[in-house]
Amino acid sequence: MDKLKKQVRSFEVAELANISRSTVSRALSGDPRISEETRARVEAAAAKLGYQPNLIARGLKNQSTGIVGVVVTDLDNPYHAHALQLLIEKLGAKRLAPLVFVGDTAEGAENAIARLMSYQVDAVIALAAPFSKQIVAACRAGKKPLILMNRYDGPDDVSFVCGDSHRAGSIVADHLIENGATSFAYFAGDDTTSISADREHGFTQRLAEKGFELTGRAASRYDHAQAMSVAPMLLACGAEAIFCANDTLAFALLDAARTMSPFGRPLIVGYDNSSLAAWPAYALTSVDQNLEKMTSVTVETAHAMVGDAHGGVSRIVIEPYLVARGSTSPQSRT
Amino acid sequence: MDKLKKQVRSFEVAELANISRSTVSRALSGDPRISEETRARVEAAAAKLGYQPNLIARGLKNQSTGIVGVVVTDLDNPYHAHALQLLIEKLGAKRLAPLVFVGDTAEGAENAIARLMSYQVDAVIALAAPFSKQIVAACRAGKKPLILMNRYDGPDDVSFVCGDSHRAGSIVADHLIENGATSFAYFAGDDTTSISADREHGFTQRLAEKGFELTGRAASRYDHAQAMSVAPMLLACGAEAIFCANDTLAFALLDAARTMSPFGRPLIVGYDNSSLAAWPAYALTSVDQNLEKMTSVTVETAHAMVGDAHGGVSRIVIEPYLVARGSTSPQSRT
DNA sequence: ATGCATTGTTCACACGTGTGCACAACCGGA
DNA sequence: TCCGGTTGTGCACACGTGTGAACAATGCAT
Repeated sequence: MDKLKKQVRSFEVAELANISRSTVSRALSGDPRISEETRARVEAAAAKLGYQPNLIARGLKNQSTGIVGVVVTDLDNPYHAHALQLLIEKLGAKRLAPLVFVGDTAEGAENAIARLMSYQVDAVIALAAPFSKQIVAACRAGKKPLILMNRYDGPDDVSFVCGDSHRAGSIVADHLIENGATSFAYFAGDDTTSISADREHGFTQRLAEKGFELTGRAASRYDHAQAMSVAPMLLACGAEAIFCANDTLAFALLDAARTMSPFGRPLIVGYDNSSLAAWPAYALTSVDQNLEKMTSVTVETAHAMVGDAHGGVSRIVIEPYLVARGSTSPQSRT
Repeated sequence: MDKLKKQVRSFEVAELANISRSTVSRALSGDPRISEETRARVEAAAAKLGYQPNLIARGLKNQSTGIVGVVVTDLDNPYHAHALQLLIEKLGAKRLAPLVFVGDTAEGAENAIARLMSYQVDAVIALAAPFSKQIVAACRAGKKPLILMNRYDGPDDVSFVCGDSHRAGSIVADHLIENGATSFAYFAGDDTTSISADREHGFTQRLAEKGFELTGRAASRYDHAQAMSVAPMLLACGAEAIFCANDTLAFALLDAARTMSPFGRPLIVGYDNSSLAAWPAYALTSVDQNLEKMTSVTVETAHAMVGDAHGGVSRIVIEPYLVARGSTSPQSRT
């Protein structure tokens, strides 16, 4: 090792510019009391030494670290992975740093929050996390602002950003009716979250308005293998159109349908519009939750909450939209 | 807000236990000089108040934050997403916290590292990142230990953990020959990393040893749509077996082959063994890089490097293995 | 020349923690 | 009683930064 000298500190910048350390701090933070001439000198010195302020020390002093905790689940679901990527990028643009933990189990989630607290994060974003009860409780105990993304289970005073699942269900119903379906089924997931229930409720309610009702229903874990084993039972009900709680379920259903009867299958709609949905092999009509916008809004909300003593609670609903593809084109039916 | 009291500090624990703050610190850190009796009293007080040490302050004092920077690319690739998830879990088990940034572009990567430096991370893990040159340079400048995962472009003194791509290529060649193929092609990606080149080199070298050579070759971005548009050209070469640099390419190739000639196609092998490969619709034979082990080793290496003044350089190669499925079963050929 | 406002800079403290050193308490041996 | 050794605890400093208050310098009016 050439030099084991530590990172440059603001003291050294001050030394080089023949000036006190506090002036360096003020010059770089844009304090108007600093003359333009010294500011230039300070900036030159800082650039020359490659000075980067120690954000840990700053965080300790300012009681604000610029770190945002992100609790995420099941990154094997491409939808979650994509959401995380967008979150990270947008947080970065706001000069916030994401400390990421996985909260797959109840105690895992609790443990994750505890770690985040220790690191004095400025806010917590929980991404489609189950165990939101634990997370809400822990954040409340630690007085940290919390934003649930794609979940709104908590009590009235927790903020969330999520899609309008109820409306999405109704949009799907309209689309299927428009394309000629007259009998319908729903393929549910195994979660008991409110947004999942809303999808189904919005779907059936709209169907009822048009004079239809569900002729079939099945549930499965969000897992290709299990979904495929459940699918035949659902297909057997003979419904002309099936709405799935999730793209994963929809892909399994398509695969199963292809195997059972290669030349005719019901109209199928998924949820999440993952990139596979666009593959010609599936061409799956799917609900897009507008993750782009959802993550933007989430980050902006988090950013706004950092300063506020999290007095404000914001509960925002994002409009989803349908992306129609071959899986619901009328001619694909029997 | 009921109380806007901040987090509990060690001072309050000391107060409650009628003891000095330093004793609290020592008791909790397991210093042998503390009597068993006071230790119990301190622990009781800490538990009662729910005291969690402020890791930011500790980090400032100890010059070691317990934060590990993770630079990642393209989370839309399920392979990367899965790797990230494993990394996060295994870092957590070692009580390290991952600060995650996305480094898709050159200046993005550089920027990410700069942020990591500011946060005084103890080490940096770069996950299959392009622009490793920038990352290596930045980490060297900041004197931070760096581990490249699945990349070994850098100079001799940077540590890495990666799969034995050369050997994987040779395993694939053997497998295809065993299953009766006599003519071969390679479907390359658009990256110029050494591991990518190794896959192809290991493949062709083994073929040459057995008296065969490549009859076709194509390259595409790692993207389903583009890969599908390139695929017909590659299939036209008539090779009986095709090795793809990536599962994404392999799926596109399978889709294209299905469309062109539904009842006969070459043997196809992918790389990464992503979860889709197991889906019956694809049943893709693929090389598994043993991500489980790769991430474990990476985290252990990072953990070991934290204390050391990163004098040690460790360069570790993980053995890959082949998962054979229907896409290379002999009867699937024409 | 002295008082006062303005402007630019420095001093000193605080954030919450870990730890070297000094120190108190106690005990046993002379 | 005095001394040396052992054991447990407290004082005070350091980590690197931001910032209120004090202070030097200058200009202006009296």
